[in-house]
Amino acid sequence: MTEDRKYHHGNLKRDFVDAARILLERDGVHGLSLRKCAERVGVSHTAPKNHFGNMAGLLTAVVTEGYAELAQKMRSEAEDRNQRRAHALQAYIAFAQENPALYDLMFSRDRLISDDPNLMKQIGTCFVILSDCATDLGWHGGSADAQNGKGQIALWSLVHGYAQLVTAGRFKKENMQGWSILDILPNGSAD
Amino acid sequence: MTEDRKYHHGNLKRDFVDAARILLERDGVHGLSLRKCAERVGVSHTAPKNHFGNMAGLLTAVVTEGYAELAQKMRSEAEDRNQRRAHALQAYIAFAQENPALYDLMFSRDRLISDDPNLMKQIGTCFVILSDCATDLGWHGGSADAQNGKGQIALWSLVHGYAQLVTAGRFKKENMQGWSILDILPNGSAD
DNA sequence: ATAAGGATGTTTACACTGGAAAGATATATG
DNA sequence: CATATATCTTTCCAGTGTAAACATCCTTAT
Repeated sequence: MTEDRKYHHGNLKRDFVDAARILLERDGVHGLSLRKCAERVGVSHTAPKNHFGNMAGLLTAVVTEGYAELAQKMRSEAEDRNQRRAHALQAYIAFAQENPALYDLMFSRDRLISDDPNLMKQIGTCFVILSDCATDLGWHGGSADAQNGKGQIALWSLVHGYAQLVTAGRFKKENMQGWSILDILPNGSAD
Repeated sequence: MTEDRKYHHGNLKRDFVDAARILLERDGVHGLSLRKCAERVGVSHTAPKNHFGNMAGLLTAVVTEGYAELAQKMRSEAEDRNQRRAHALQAYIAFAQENPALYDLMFSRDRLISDDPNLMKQIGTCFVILSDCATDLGWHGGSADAQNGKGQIALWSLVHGYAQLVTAGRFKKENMQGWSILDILPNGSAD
């Protein structure tokens, strides 16, 4: 133990999540490591075990905060735009573009603890917001299913697919100028 | 070198891709390793270097074959269904459900050589097929853009998002009975 | 036919990884 | 103040991808 840092860090859990998130965007999911995070926080590489259990626990914590942040941004954007909830979709895409590696990790199947209660809760929150958007857009999927109907499923599919394909660079940039996701919604209800 | 196996394997490239694909679905992208593949093929763990360069090269080869197979399945499904090209979408979803780990890898951003010419060619093939579907469905995105228009972008986004969310188990199974992706397309043109 | 050279695999070595186990230190609780 | 618990370190291990040097086979030109 060099320097004069204290034996007990005090804020390790918080700082570790922050470090992981920064390194995640810098090096990608595959380039991220516990040891790099630990070095950045200034702590031994086994310290996170007490707080997260293992790597999957850390990534789950990072992703859970990601969903919470996504929900918050969707909500505040919708409020700013005079209660037109569909504008939350623009915030959704912006979040994915600003945090591409994190966004990918949020939909990973083999790196997270997918049944973690906090994670499931935050995912559910996002789904509710998107369902509200579907309602505003009149997406009932033919038969007006109340919850988890075809309209909600179709909308989340479209938004998620667009987010991932755009951040992956699958569409030519010259074709993406001057319009947002609201302009490609099949029923054409933009502004 | 035990056994009577020959020094030169003869089919290493082919067998390595097959082994990688099997282990990919068994252990996930994160659980896959060159050494496991090599052991399964019966060869030293550095042998693939001659054929693929590195891990990213192997994964790129696997994924490239994945896109080729996806295109082939979409085409033959559309032909079987009396030239209704939109049925290719069902084949697309089926492919993702049968190869969930591979499908995820096909859209990974930090594990592939994303500018590999063969890979880009196969991706382009799939995009063309999907564009044909968009045409059949009348998805022109408002203004009838010729290529890479909003209709094509919207359709691939919806199909990809649906494929990934379904294979990730994000929708409740009891809400997914008795219908296919053709039934959630916003303009409702199924059969 | 045969020698030369390229293609294909192996051996060895190394830096890096996540995790387990045991010990050290600080904080909380009686 | 004493004891227990939470937090962090040290040490160790199996597993990973990759580079370099070497071994073996195949092809091809003479």
